[in-house]
Amino acid sequence: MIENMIFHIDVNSAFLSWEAVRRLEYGEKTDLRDIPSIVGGDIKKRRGIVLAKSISAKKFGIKTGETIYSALKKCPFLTIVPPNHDFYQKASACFIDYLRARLPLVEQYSIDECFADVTSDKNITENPIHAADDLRKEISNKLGFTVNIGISENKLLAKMASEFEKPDKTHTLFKDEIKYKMWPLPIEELFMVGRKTAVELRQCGITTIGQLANYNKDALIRRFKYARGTMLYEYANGIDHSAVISNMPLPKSIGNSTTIASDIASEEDAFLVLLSLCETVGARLRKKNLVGSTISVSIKTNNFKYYSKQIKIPYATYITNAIYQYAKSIFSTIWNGEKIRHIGVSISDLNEDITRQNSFFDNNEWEKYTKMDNAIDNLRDIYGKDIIKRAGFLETNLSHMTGNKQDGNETGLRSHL
DNA sequence: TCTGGGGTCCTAGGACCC
DNA sequence: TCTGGGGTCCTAGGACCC
Repeated sequence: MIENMIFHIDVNSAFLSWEAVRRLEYGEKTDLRDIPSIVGGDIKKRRGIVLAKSISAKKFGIKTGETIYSALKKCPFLTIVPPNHDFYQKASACFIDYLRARLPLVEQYSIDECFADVTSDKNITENPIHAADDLRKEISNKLGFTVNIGISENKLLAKMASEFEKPDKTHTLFKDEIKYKMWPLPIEELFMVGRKTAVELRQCGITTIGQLANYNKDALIRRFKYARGTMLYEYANGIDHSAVISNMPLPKSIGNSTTIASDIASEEDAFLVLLSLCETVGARLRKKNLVGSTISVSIKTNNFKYYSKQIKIPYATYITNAIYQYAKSIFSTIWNGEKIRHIGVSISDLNEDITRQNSFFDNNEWEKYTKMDNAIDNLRDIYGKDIIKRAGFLETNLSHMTGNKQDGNETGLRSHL
């Protein structure tokens, strides 16, 4: 007797599919999904990695996350299109809304994945495969892209199921199917087994999920510590008690980071980048009406060494300038002069009570900064991000806001946007 | 022309208190 | 007199996800 029924719905090659739909609507003849193609960053700006790939690109052995340089070696005539994150956000919202209108309880897991608890819907539970197939067809017809749906009794197994053959497929992975559908898979395929863990498991002689499931649990805990060891053992055995939650809890942190097109070697240059990152972090906080009280700065050097530091500030804020002042002082304490490739700013200890920041600031100061930031946000919402810049940016060619966003030129995902 | 940007969670070790 | 032990909080770094 199955107590719960969970669907995991995963957009096939999301960024690439969405990009393909957008281009077809613009009248482009070629469907990116029909040719070897990828969505990838700009090599000249040192962001040259594969973000999404078509099925035929996958057949050349191209993997998400690998460098474009390496992808081109595998397929020299690969079509590469730049990412368009603002548009993906809209396509994602459209996808999630569509699911929420049709399924009883939907949890967004990432930009292109949802869990749905369909236990309460008799029409679905009586014939889940049929219901999932119908849902897939609907999405494909109405929104123009395909999804995989995994069906099981918990989130982990539903997610593992949706990873089976792609694209445009429904798969089940119920408890009694684990032995022959999941256990023969290589250990890397298990959710939460990344590169490092896979190497360690193989050192223990564990190469398949089934071997992990039948390994001594205490030995796993000794090797991987309690939380991780337990999780690995349970996941390999298909155990997961986490619930599908509909309303997104508050985010734990909001950040912005960027890889600079060429290495930074002076504090002056670093401060400009920091300011642009703080602009984005502040604007994102204000947009969500959140304040935060722990600020952290991270640096990646040109040798890929990482440094980070965080401080708790005596009040919570969403004011760009306040975040920036702390970020500068953190930066100065961690930077030892090595050439910098990447800088990040992030704020945590988030809170919805925006009056809290009042207690520290002089009332007039707080009001002044808040009014200024809000005015800037409004101008940027109406006229675009470049309408106003802080003075420091006027004589540089640095982007004054990063955020990995592009403005304008987005169109509908069919008629649904 | 090698290696993004957005997050979450966990751990070890230090500071500090009683 | 010869360094206990429990508890909490903080933080840097590392692992993982998409």
